[in-house]
Amino acid sequence: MADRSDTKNRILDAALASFGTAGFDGTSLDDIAVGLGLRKQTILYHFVTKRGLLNAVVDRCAGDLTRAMEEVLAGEARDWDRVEALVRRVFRLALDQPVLLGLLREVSRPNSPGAQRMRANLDPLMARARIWIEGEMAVGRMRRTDAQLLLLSAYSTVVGVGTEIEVLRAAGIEPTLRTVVQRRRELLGFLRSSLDPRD
Amino acid sequence: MADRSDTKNRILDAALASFGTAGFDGTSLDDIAVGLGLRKQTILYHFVTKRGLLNAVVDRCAGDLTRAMEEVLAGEARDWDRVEALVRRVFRLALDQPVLLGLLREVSRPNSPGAQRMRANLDPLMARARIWIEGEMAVGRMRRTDAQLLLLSAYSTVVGVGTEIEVLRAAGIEPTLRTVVQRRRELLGFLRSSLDPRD
DNA sequence: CGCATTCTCTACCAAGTGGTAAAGATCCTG
DNA sequence: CAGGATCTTTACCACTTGGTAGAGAATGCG
Repeated sequence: MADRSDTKNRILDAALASFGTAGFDGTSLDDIAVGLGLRKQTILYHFVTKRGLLNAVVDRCAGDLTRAMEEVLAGEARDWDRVEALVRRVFRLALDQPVLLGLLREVSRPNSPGAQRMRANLDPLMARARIWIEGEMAVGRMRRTDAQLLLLSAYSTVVGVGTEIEVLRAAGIEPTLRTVVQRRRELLGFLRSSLDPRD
Repeated sequence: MADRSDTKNRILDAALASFGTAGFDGTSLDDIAVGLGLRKQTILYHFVTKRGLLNAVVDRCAGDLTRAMEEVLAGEARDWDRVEALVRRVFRLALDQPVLLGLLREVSRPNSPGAQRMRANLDPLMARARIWIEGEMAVGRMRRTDAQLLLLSAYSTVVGVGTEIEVLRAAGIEPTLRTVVQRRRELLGFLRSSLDPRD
């Protein structure tokens, strides 16, 4: 039955879009269902509860993010080049899939349902990154600094890109690639000034 | 009856805190009322509808923000010093009243009720700032660039500070002044590189 | 075919939502 | 004290919400 994963994915797509724009509380299962031409009970069949749907959406997004970064980590870029490659990869993902930024911002809110799960999902990735960076520091290929703080700042910068895009759009400015590229440059500048020993 | 403005302000305080953390949709009038030890009908008496309450909250916050900036504009700082003074003043406001950042982020969301009203409230301030900057550009005291884009980027950076603080807190790091100061330094650096002709 | 699995549907419900109507309080003023 | 204005309350309502129960389709397999 090829329909199964198809319906499930269609629901996930719609839920991601709605959670990211209207928020979790601002989304009703009926809204999603009607938008897809089915009944909300179908959604509950696949995900049991609304919270379960959110969890599935969070898991998928965290998976996308993790996969994108694994891709770079499996590549041949090293040292500072690897940092730059990671940033570029994440920004590319954000541009390809803007709704992802909306969800990230939603779950970055205090008291947000999903926040804990997203964090749990990204924890291994963060820990891995931190260990790598600290290793590089230890051998002098990166300058010494608080690795975790650095990573979280980078994370919130990426999330902020989503906010900025929406702010611009609300002000009637259709965001161009330029504004995003600028943010990326700033983030790279921040990371370079924190990490690059050649600086 | 001195109670009137008092009760009203207490409701506004509680609503600001709740809208900023749980979001508009995630807040029920009952929640607010119970937290204040009164009935939700009291809230509705003062603000007629939930939406009216949001509007009042947005208006007050926009007023705080505007007043803070007027304060600087009435001061004696000029040229680049004025830009720096404005940034410092806004960051100080954000530190004094962190809940304000929560609301700003809430209304910076697409489809957010209140987004339009916040924008309408801040529009005059933004227009005034743009005109001033463009004037400075015209006489060569600032470098030429897209003033509105600059302002909106600065705005979203400030909003991003709120997100970052919450991300850090969620990760178990109690945000220190240091992280906020760093963001301020970055924003000033961005503005300087965009505007300062001495650069 | 018969049967079981997988999926989607209709029907319904308990709880919570924002909001209305109106009765009391509390206070100021003539 | 009487009466009006301001404020807070109780009682109630229409509606939406997430969720349950169970009946039908559709598909795969013996």
